[in-house]
Amino acid sequence: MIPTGFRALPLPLAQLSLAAVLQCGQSFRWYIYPLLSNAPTSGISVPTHEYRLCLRDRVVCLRQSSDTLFYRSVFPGATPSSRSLSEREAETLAWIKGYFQLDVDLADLYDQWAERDPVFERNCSQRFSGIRMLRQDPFENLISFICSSNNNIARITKMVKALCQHYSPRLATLATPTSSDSIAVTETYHPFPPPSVLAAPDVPAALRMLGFGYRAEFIHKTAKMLVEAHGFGKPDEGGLEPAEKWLHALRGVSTSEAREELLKLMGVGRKVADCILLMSLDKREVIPVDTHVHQIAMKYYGVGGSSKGKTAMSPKLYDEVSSKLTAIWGDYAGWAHSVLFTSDLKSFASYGLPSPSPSPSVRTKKTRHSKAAVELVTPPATQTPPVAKRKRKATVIEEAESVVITETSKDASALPVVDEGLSMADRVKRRRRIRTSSVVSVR
DNA sequence: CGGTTACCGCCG
DNA sequence: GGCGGTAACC
Repeated sequence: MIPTGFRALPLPLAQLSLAAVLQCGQSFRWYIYPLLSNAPTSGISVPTHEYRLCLRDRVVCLRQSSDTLFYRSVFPGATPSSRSLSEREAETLAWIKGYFQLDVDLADLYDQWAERDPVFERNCSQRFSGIRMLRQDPFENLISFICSSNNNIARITKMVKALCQHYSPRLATLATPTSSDSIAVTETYHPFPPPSVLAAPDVPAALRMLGFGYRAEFIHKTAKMLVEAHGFGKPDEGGLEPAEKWLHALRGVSTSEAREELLKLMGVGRKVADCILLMSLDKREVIPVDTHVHQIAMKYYGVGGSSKGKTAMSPKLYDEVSSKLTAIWGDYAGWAHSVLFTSDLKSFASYGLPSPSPSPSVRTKKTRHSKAAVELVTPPATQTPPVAKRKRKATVIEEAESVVITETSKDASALPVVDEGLSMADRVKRRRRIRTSSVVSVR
């Protein structure tokens, strides 16, 4: 049985688990709504949640059962204009296939990882299936992970959504899936703002007010650097600003070259750069090393020092941990790392999955993430609104400018020349130079 | 160069 | 006190 207005895409849970993937700290912009639990239908599984993401021109809505992904998209404006409904749903389906990278057979990868790695086989291969890497928009990914330092999933999610609400015009206002006619609960949906908007002079102060802390300046400076380096001309035919196109083009260059470019941006260190490489720039072998991954590496793989002393994460240590884990898992190491990482979060107990029996040291961290995930599934209507979030009237679907989404530009042309053979120290020096000169040139 | 320290805000 | 870090400073 297909939910009203949805289309069905056959897809086993082993290939994709929305409940896991959309809450494990890759994207922070999905809205998650619990559905009213219907009477237990005999045998067949029924979706328990609806997931929504606001793109440039539409809101994508997803539900999932044990063997099917249900999707539909909602457009602003009263009547579907030029293109037909089926044409637009075809676009949405194409976006889904790209965003979730459904051409990659995840079951195959799990088999390979289990074969290469006993730890993976024992801890993950059965219990945590369907965890795959999203292919996100690079600019959104960049800004989101600048927010991630000294932070947790729940707060990052709040910050990113507040940023969209504040800096992006509302695309649509929709009733939440569970709201009845008498009690209309609505949500406003805003796309992620483009670089030029975040490069405006008043952004740092405003973001401070929104609770971004020291990250406010990072975001502003990074957006400004990108805009000044690549132009703030308005979108091309694909709806992307020059700076966004440039970021997209990093998909076509080598991992090390792309990393060097990212490291020039303010607020982007090695870990954040690696997250972007892995999650939006197609560098699937890259393993971002944070303290949590470091713990896992020491505990399960004897890599990166002993698990007793708390060693600071030096660049040398980072490289050691990252490269050794990449060696273990191979070509798709970054994807495997995501499974390991997610499996170490106890947050999925609430989805009926059996939790592993962890050691005390790891359990501490699980508690924290568990809480984060619980907050995530709370219906937005009951959440404490961000400081600057205004309550809106319960109107339904407003109009807004409509732009065609493109997740397609993949050419690597027009990239700046990157020096090879520089040491890390040289790169840092150069970055400081660029940052300084950038500030000076601001006038 | 490799190691420290402050940083914004929120939570245990 | 400490967090899924980074920039700035010895």
